[in-house]
Amino acid sequence: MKNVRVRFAPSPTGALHIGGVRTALYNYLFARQMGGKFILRIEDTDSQRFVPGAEDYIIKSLEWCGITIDEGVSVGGPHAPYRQSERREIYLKYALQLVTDGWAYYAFDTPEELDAIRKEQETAGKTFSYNYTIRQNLSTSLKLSPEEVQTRIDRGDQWVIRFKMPENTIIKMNDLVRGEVNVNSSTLDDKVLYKSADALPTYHLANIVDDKLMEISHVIRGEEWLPSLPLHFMLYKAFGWSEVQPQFAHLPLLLKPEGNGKLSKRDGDKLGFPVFPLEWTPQDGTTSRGYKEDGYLPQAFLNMLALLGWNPGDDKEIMSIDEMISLFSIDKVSKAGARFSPQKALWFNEQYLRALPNEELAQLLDSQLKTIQITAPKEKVAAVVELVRARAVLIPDLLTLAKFYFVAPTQYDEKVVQKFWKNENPTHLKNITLMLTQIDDFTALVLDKALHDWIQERELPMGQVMNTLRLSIVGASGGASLPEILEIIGKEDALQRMNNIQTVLKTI
RNA sequence: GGCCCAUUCGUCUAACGGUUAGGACGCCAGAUUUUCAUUCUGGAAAUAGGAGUUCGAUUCUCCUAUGGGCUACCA
Repeated sequence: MKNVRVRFAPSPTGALHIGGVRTALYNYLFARQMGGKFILRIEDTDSQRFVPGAEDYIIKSLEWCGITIDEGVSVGGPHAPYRQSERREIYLKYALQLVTDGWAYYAFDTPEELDAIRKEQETAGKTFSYNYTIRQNLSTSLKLSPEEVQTRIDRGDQWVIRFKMPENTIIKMNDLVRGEVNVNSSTLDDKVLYKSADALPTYHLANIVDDKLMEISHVIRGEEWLPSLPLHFMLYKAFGWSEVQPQFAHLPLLLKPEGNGKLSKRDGDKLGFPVFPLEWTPQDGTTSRGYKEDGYLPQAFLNMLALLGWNPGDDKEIMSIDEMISLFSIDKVSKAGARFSPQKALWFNEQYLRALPNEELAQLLDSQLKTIQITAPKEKVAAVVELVRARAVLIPDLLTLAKFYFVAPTQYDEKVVQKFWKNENPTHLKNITLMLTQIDDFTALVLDKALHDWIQERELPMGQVMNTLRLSIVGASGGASLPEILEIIGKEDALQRMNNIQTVLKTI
């Protein structure tokens, strides 16, 4: 096989969403596995929809994911520039060549004229298609005389170059995930290849020309491109590049978690999960959440995405990026769209978070603590993390779960108060406070025995008493075993908390 | 409407044409526990429907249904 060169070619019209990240990931995995190159090309041929900051966002997102770019806008390379707007002078030549060779033609219809025809046809119950049935009758270089065409161009009339899609020929295509696909060219229309208005090509032309020039070996992209594959095949043929054209793989789409249709930004807002890798604030100032900011680990995020539309062929689910690189295979990519599951995303993160060594977790907790102005000794943070790690799903959970180890509760969970702060429980707590005052060896083992003995000697209900104690220390139910908590916060703090609750809740 | 793609538990998915149709998420139950989790054990849950081909179809073919994508001088 020739050298593998794949590209991720987003258009900077907004934030990259997780479907795009997955496409980038599959390209990346494939490139790494084959020892090939992963190229980032920016397809900004639509000057109307260009969004400032989008390109930077895309690069930052890939960076966070750990998807490294071999060639592209941010790093350069032998085929620079990698931004299509900076390659604009390349494309006209190719468009013109197609006209010369009879594969394309000039069209002078204005968008307004076309709209009018479209509407007219629609009301007549027909669907308008700019194709072989009509191109001779519209203002095209097929109808107009060469002189007329020339004068129109010279005079500055706006024109486009359209591909002259042949009539009634079967276009046979091959897709790495879908196998053979055939389409009759009569069902296709004459797509615009180049527009004089902004002197830019459309996606189709730029894409084919750049893939050829950049020696792309495999085009791995979303299924939404499958309908334009026949055009792309024809374009390669028209240029005489069929022999060297890339192989294609069209990936199944990412679908909404519930309801119909493909995943969109709105779903995230509505169902409460991020659709973007990083937080994104467009011009209108409405910020959308990102996986990074929500507290996902990039490896977990990638692992989760990788399995949406691909699997290694066995039951393996947790895979490092290196494992994915060696296991990835285009023929194991599934054909049907995959519904995105926010719940499974959480599960992946949970797995990755818990697999982290204690020191790393402690570091994460430490930086979380700093955000609320708490600095604590390393040993204490490490000890707390040990107790808290089995309960955390997202990084910020660490702080939520661990906070009470560092600061005494100032308020008490109402439900828990109602359940335990009654009857003799406050009195028992008072007595336990006295008992604990006597203990100097304030360690979990000693405390555990002392507490159990004390409760059993008095034949008191274990749950009632322990949970009342817990309420005073934690401010709620939940958390690690009480003796361990007590040991970590220490005698002084513990006794203070036990006294504190008496004054705060006295009135009840 | 037209064209294209797809269809296995609720979801992600596995299964040389021969399996009690497997795993994971989620859900339910039980065990453990002073609480919440963790952990462990168990459970419910699927081949869209109909025709063929075949000794035998989740697997191959066709039809139907359903879902998805595209149908711009967007990508």
